[in-house]
Amino acid sequence: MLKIYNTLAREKQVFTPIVAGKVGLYVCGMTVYDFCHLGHARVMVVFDTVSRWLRTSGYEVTYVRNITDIDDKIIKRANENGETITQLTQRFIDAMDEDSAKLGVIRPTIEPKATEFVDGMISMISALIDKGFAYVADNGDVFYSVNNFAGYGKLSGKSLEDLRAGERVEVDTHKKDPMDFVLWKSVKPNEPSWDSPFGGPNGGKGRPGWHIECSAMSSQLLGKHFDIHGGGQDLQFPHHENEIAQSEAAHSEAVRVEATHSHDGQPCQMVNYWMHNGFVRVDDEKMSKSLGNFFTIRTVLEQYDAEVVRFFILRAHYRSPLNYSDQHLDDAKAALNRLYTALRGLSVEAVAIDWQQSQAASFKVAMDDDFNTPEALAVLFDLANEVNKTKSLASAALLKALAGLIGLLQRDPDEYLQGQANANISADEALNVDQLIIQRNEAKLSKNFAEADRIRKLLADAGIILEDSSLGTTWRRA
RNA sequence: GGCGCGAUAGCAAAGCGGUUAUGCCGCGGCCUGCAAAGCCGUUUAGUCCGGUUCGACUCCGGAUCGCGCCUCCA
Repeated sequence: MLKIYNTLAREKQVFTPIVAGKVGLYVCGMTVYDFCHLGHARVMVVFDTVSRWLRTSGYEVTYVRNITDIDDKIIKRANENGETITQLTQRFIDAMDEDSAKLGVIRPTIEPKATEFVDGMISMISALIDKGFAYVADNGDVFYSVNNFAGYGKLSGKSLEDLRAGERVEVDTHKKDPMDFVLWKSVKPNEPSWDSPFGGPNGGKGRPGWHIECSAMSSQLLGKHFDIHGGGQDLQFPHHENEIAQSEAAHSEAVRVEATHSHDGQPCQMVNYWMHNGFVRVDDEKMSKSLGNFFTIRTVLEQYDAEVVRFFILRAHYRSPLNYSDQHLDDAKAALNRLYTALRGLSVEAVAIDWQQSQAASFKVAMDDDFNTPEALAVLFDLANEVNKTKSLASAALLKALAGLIGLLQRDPDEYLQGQANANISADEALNVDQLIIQRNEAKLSKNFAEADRIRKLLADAGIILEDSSLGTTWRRA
């Protein structure tokens, strides 16, 4: 029985889908104006793992992860680079696909781009205006009137009073209330725009605000009411709060609710379960673009194997903070090496998992408990120990099969152990290693241990570790 | 200032009201020509102060410290 920590309820809840056997999952994806950093990697890996586990649990999952390809930063960056917006966004979408593939992330079912859903956004904004939840300001911007939505703050736990008390929002004279947020930005010089019926000084021309994108795309692709919505913790407020306000107001029966806190429409819940993953940190501070303390995925992959990075992410619970450092990555690498080492030299075949088997059952209990990957990984180490002791092919097959469910341990162990990190060994180099191993074994046979140790040292200095066993000598990268 | 989250051994990180988490590192042993890998054993815990309880790392209250959101942000 799968339990999910629901931010909306602030507790773990048994997961019950809206339609039996099916799950609609929406995750806020990237704004594509730069390379993805490790924070983005965490979102991708975490929700990849969530969707994998839901599928393993027998659900037919429709996983939507959007791409924000129109926004202030994108426009600014494209202008700086002297390229078109499409050139810029396509470049970074390609880079993102490349990075996520390396991390073992399965492509979401649908990856909608905001620019392809502007019509839906416009009709949603129109509905909000018609129902009295939004208004056109004198400059042509369209704002959402937060006072008119009684449930505002239910996700983030903030009340309008609290928000006003700590108000740091710049006063926009076009807004009726400082908390109101923009749905449609009236066109400005040198900016792309779409036609709309909202009127104003620019005849309605403009572009959508960020929040409306997700409301429009999620409702069009998954329906007005769907199962799970995920994203980083920083999106909880205001982004997700605003999505709820938009979607539930637009889809409710309430019409023309004035500035009261009671709208009497039919309840029209947008999402049943809200999931938020924790941040990646550097020196105990959030990794972010604005702080400038971020590491891009591709930078990290120059130094570490992508599977090590995935393992590093899964080693912590998805809601916990995750500190990034070389030491932690090295630690993750050593741990993953242990798992691969256990599988080395065994011909492991793909098997169907027997969920009655005790370790498989423990793995399932862990994953069913709000995707507790650290505990699930502990089960894998238990199996690795068993494989090391008994060389049981059944245990090895189970280890590989369970790990595969969370996107780990699917490569050939030797290939992983010998080719990891930046040093993709060349054929020449491999041949050289093999020759040196033969020379060393000859030296060993003639009891010339000084020569044998010299060769081992030579290779060790080149980052290659030799391991003798009854089956012969093998090597791996340090 | 408002709201929220966290504090576990040298490092990382989980569960659990009483029974070995797990990985890395350290130490002892086995194995090995010696190593490495592996196996066996083992040292380091639960920020502080109260309370509940036969019993608390686990529940409750308080303090301290750290982090996040309140502005674009995964």
